[in-house]
Amino acid sequence: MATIAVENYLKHALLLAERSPDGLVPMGELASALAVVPGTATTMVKALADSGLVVHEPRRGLRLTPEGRRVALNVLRKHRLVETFLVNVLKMDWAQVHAEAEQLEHAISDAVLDRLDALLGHPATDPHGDPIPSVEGTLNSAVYATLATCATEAPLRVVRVTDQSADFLTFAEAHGLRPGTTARVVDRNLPAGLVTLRRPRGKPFALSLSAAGRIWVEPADSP
Amino acid sequence: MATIAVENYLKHALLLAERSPDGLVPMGELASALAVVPGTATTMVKALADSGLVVHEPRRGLRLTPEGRRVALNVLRKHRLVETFLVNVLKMDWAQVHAEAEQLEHAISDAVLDRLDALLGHPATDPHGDPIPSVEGTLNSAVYATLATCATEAPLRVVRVTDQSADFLTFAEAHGLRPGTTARVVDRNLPAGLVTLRRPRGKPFALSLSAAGRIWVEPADSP
DNA sequence: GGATATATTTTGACAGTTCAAAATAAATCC
DNA sequence: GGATTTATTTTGAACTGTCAAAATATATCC
Ligand SMILES: [Mn+2]
Ligand SMILES: [Mn+2]
Ligand SMILES: [Mn+2]
Ligand SMILES: [Mn+2]
Repeated sequence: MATIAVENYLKHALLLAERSPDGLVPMGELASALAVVPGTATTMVKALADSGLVVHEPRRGLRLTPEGRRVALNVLRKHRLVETFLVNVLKMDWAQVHAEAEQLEHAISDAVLDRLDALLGHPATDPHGDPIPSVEGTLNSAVYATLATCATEAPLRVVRVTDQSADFLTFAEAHGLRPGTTARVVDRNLPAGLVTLRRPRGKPFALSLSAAGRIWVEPADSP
Repeated sequence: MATIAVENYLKHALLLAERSPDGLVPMGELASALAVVPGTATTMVKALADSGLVVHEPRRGLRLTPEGRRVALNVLRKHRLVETFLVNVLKMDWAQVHAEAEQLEHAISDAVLDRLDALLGHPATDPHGDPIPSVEGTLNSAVYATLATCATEAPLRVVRVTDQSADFLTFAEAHGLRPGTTARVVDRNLPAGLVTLRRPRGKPFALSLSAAGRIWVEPADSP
């Protein structure tokens, strides 16, 4: 069985690989995602390569093998279903559940996973809008516009918040920016780096372009 | 924070200490409960003693300190609440949940534990009838009669099954011997080492004295 | 009470995961 | 295109948790 460390390396490698067109993950990015020094990542990646879970291309980065990807998707599925359980059933704060799931993802068996999935009604996304990998190992990688890039004035629906930090999630929640909620961009001032939003029946408020870029949206029908 | 290994050592030390009048746990018992060789247990107990979690009495055994007992009770509480959740909410087989809880007990935070406890309605015992330690750190250590020792003919209620092995639990369940169910001892043949039971509207069946000793019962009012 | 059996401890080793710091390769910049 | 910056790898060490096997202490049995 994969150890907790191995599962963490593979899961983070998958998340980084998804955001890179060729699937090559630079060693430094993996190291900082895992909060280890670069030398540690090199050592571990060589061990993972020996186990056939990744391919190491020295000085260039690493790639998941199909087996490594399979393990990583299973861990990610556990992570996101656990988050969904903690929010939907235990009514925990969506800002806290990431840290909880970081541990629980390694302790849940596939049997428990299946039951949780059924209890939750086979959800497609977690509380942050992150897609939940299917049992068969497919991962919805649809890309949306963000509050930093979308059209202004038109009504929008939040679909995903791509920042797991508790501070950012608490800020987003305080302004009603959860997946499913609606809003409009009333102004975007590039020189100032500011986006101004308005929620239905709410006061306008501003956030930075960089923060806006972490909130994914789609056009909403109702205003 | 205590590591997974430390939590396992402390939890098993607590369980063994509860079954010994003076609270002294022999090294060999701890080692075999944890499935490690005796030398490993000695090494680890010395490390635990350095951390102030146990007192090591060389060649005699070990004792939990108040702090060690506090940690152990918290782990045991997690274990038993998780088992209760898996059976009551996820509808898992009571024979499987021990193995699951063995992992989950180390991954659940106190925050999740509290929510789980509330969701389950603050249960006093787990699916096997094992008492759940309270948040304040008290553990009900009531001792009952067993099917090997109780009065014959009188109606009984099963209160606890003190064997976590899947085989035994599956056997017990197949004969309707779960906490809350009722039965009568119709015969006890000491030379043969057999106890014969009868459940309401069921056929009589036999089990060994040693197996009977693992099923705790109390007098039931209704027959 | 001395021989023998049993329980415990000690010693030396190993696997896995990590860091600090030095070495090296690759990329970037005049 | 040679110097400098940046990313990666290597080296040496530490820590945790484990085992095998030898050493030692304690208990038990004539
Ligand atoms: Mn994790
Ligand atoms: Mn999430
Ligand atoms: Mn455990
Ligand atoms: Mn139990």
